[in-house]
Amino acid sequence: MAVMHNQRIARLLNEMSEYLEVQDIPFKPQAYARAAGVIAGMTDEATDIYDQNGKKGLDGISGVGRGIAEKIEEFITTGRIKELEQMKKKFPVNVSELSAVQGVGPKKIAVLYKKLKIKNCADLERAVRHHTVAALPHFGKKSEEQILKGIEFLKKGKGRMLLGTVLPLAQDIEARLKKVPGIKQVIIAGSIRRRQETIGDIDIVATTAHPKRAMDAFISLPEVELIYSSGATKTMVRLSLGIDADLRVVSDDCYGAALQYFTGDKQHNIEVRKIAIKKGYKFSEYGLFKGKKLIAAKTEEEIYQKLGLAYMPPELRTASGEIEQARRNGLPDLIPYGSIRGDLQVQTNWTDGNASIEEMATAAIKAGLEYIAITDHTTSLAMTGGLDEKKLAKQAGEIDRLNRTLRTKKFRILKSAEVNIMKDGTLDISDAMLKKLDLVCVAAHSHFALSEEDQTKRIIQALKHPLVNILFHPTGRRIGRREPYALDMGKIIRAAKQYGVCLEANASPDRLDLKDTHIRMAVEHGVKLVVDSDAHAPGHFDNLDLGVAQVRRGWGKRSDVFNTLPVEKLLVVLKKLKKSAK
DNA sequence: GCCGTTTTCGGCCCGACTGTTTTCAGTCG
Repeated sequence: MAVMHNQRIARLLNEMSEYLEVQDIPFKPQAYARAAGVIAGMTDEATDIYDQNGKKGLDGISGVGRGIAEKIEEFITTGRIKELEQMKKKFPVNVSELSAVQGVGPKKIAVLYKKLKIKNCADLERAVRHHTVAALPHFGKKSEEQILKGIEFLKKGKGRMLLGTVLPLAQDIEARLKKVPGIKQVIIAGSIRRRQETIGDIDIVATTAHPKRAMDAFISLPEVELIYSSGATKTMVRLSLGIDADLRVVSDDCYGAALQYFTGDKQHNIEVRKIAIKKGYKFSEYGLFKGKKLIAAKTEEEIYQKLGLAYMPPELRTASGEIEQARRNGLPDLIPYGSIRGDLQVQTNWTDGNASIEEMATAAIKAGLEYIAITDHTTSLAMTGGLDEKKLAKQAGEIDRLNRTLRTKKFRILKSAEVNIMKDGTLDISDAMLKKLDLVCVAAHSHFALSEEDQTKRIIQALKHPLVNILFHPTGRRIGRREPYALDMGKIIRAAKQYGVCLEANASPDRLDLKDTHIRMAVEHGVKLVVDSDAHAPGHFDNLDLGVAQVRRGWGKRSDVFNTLPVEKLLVVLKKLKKSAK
């Protein structure tokens, strides 16, 4: 049987939701979408739950009842969902492609198909250019223009952008708006505040007694390319970077309520509002109300508190168990930003990095770090000029020399390597040489097409090696560029625990490997992590907090991350972990 | 289709903005 990962099941359920929505069927779409969201964020595989407890087990997942459990069972056992296929036959339209166009939603998609047989973006563009769309009910000249612009935008861009790309721009805009006279507070909310790995748009909340001044300042930003809409409290624009930005202005009294609302995510907010309703309140971006009486609005903390919930850091707001834990006061104390003391994956110009060991060390000191590990590639990775044992020994000499001069600065360079994992799980450097390193890190760089079973065996084989301390970028993904290779993460995590190996949370903006759900699984199993920048240039140390954000989204604490420790302690605990291995 | 610390039936988050309207539907977040 083909493996059905959670992401695949979630995609199918989302499709169910879309097709139900265009048919104007009430409530079911939300139910399917909610179930899809829950499953996408689960740490356990739905297939494992089904294998162990059957349909009953699936039914136990929150948001999944009898009906959806049956659909999932059908998909796991037969590879298809009959009802979805029937709906697609009856309504042969690419719903997700069309609804990606700004201003086009389920109702309009239904009309476009029924009246003009429009099935996809190409059809829609043709129809708009022939001006046959304007004549439809609830469409007009303006909608045609808007649709055309929307399609052009989709053709140009490729949807969501990396957090690491958007964050600096967003912070820059935030800083400029803060300087506008009369604006009291400005904060980036939305998926950026939650530190999601990719960003769909920039949401900004501002408080002021002069909303118009804030709006004028916003639409006059040099990056603004197009204004979708602009009202007294809300303005939406497109920026030249190829991403949209929304500004929401409220009075300073309801800062907390607005911030909570615009931080999301959507499902988290729906759950929170349901709790408000149950307690006899009404909750909106203007505050928590009992009838007309304001209960709380100024800070997020007091709003959550009035709802009987502990404060939830934005990174946790995904409706995946954080609300239950907040109610029980059982949320973890997340690893703070800026708490990484040393970077354990640093490449230099000995292989594919672009700076010397000394330059990287100097940059690390400037970034506030206490140590780095030099982890150049090894011999079998010929394209990077991988180091053989002779060169590794020579590099060790160079590191010894630098460490002597750096001693006064209380900085240490560790000897290590990103040792290549061969197809059969063996390493390309001898044990005699590995023993001379301060720590041993391994990674796979080829044979990505192996079956899940073989790939998992291969990696576990490497973890079994008695000298291996850390597995770098465990799934090999590059966001938007390369899919992760097939791997049974549950088995990898159990093996890491068994053999005393740490897993890396790679902070490189397009890797962020492990994913948040993997991190949460690792933390639950007591597997230790390290956060590395994978620096290939002096500026890359700035990315470390992106990795910390990823660990926070995986419910990780400081104690889960080994390189929050001082270097002497780190080396001790790595050894200890290895000794405890079975 | 899901869910229950007022419910196993009867609810299902809330508000802003636009365009096509003549009092509001659709979309978005």
